[in-house]
Amino acid sequence: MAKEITPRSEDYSQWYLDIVQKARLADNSPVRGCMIIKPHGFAIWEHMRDALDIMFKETGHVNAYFPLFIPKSFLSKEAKHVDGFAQECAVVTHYRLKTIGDTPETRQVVVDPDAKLEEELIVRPTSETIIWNTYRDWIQSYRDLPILINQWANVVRWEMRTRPFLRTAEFLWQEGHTAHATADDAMEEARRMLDVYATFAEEFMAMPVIKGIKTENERFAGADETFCIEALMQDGKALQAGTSHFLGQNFAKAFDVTYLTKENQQEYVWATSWGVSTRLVGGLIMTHSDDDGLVLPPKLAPIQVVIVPIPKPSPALDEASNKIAAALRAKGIRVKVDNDDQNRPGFKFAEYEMIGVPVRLGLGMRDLDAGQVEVARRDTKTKESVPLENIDQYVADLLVEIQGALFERAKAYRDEHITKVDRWEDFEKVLEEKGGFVSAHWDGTTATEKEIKEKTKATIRCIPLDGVAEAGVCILTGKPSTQRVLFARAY
RNA sequence: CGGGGCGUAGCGCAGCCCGGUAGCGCACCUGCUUUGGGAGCAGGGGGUCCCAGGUUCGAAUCCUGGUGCCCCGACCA
Repeated sequence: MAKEITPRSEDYSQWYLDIVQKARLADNSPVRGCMIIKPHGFAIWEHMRDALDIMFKETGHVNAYFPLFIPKSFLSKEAKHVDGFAQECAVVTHYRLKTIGDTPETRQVVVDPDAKLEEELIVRPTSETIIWNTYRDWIQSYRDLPILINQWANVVRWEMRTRPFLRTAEFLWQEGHTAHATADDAMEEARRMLDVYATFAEEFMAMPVIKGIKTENERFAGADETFCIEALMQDGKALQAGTSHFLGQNFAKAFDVTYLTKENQQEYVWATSWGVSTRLVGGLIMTHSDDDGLVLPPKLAPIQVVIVPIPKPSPALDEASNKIAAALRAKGIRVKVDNDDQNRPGFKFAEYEMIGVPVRLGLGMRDLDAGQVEVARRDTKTKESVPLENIDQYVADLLVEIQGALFERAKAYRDEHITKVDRWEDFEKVLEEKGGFVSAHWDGTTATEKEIKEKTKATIRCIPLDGVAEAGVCILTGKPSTQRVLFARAY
């Protein structure tokens, strides 16, 4: 039929694009690299956002909003920061259009050359600069610290190559920006938020992650230390799913943000920033979905349970369906009763599998007469008949089970794809044939890291936080090393 | 920014080589029959053939120049 998805084994990249389109998550837009997030895709993001927002507030943060536009001069105040972002900034140069041409045929709208801005504005690629410019005015004393602010926003990075959710020119994210009196406080904050991200990824997305530290080469532009969570996709490529940065005093110095200590000394403020984006939706897709469509963990599924009357709605089936739905809703479950009488059950089954509804209840007179309902799991594609009595509790338990099963399945795959390697031939071979993370020794130099990338396309995803000290020699140079790092090809 | 591909109905495409009534499938609308894993039949509506110029009696088709998007690389969350 018209809804075929390219199998993963045939073309993983096309499979991903098919899922995005067929599960109605997003469309391409008229603007290159930008996507239209459709209701079903946006609902997933909303559930992510809501869960994260609660976690941020539980850790003491408040939300605020800073402007989309940043004076161009702000970006250049932190030298490394500008180096990192200058290449991909959208710039606003004018503030007015005008119409030229006297006839309908020749009429057109052009940029009014008289409306040139004195200082160009950049569309934020990230908000450190405008926020630290603001913090200068907000911070005088140690009593003003810490400042723990998050914002939900869109940002623009003019990427050369884009893919829906994974890398778009405009994306939605949250960015936390905190200010602290001491380096220890800031470092503790950066680590705390990394933990929040890891907890969210594993408990809500059912996506196992490895917490680690980025190498200097992979560090955020303007950070002293970048922490990250790294996930593994089904094609063996890694995905950076979130980052938390210890910014040191770099932005405080760039924007002259100081505070008076108890001892009446002027000190520069210490900073962190941390963010996750709509990229997580891409990670979610690639962690769980299959050749039949999207597979979603119940906690993030916009519809957790759908009730399909078989073969079509009828008064008796509607009454029974609504009764089940009411009982499920009373347990806080997001349930849809499919009232559509146009499409047949087979069509609906395929459709709900496509969009990733975790549990489907099929209810026909045959079931009703027997006092049971057909329960179908999206993750395992299994079906069974279950008594209608206490079906609400059964389904509630099943959703919990599915959430756990998805995580365990993803974790088993991930763990199977962390390969310890000590010889260069094996290193290349594992990357080429098996994929996944390769755990190997590295001599700690950027030069070696870059050479490995040139040879294999693999980068150091992170130095795992739970790594153990272990003497060894660098996989490429044979120089001494004290700890293994994780290499992978990445998105 | 390099390499490749494609712009024709909402979507997917054929037609182009060899110029002559704008086509097919899906979707959509109407009706009937169906209905426990993507229904069938009949009828119907919908077009700036990417844009501009050129050749021609006549251009979706040939020529020239633009332009947009997609995919693959290098660069990046």
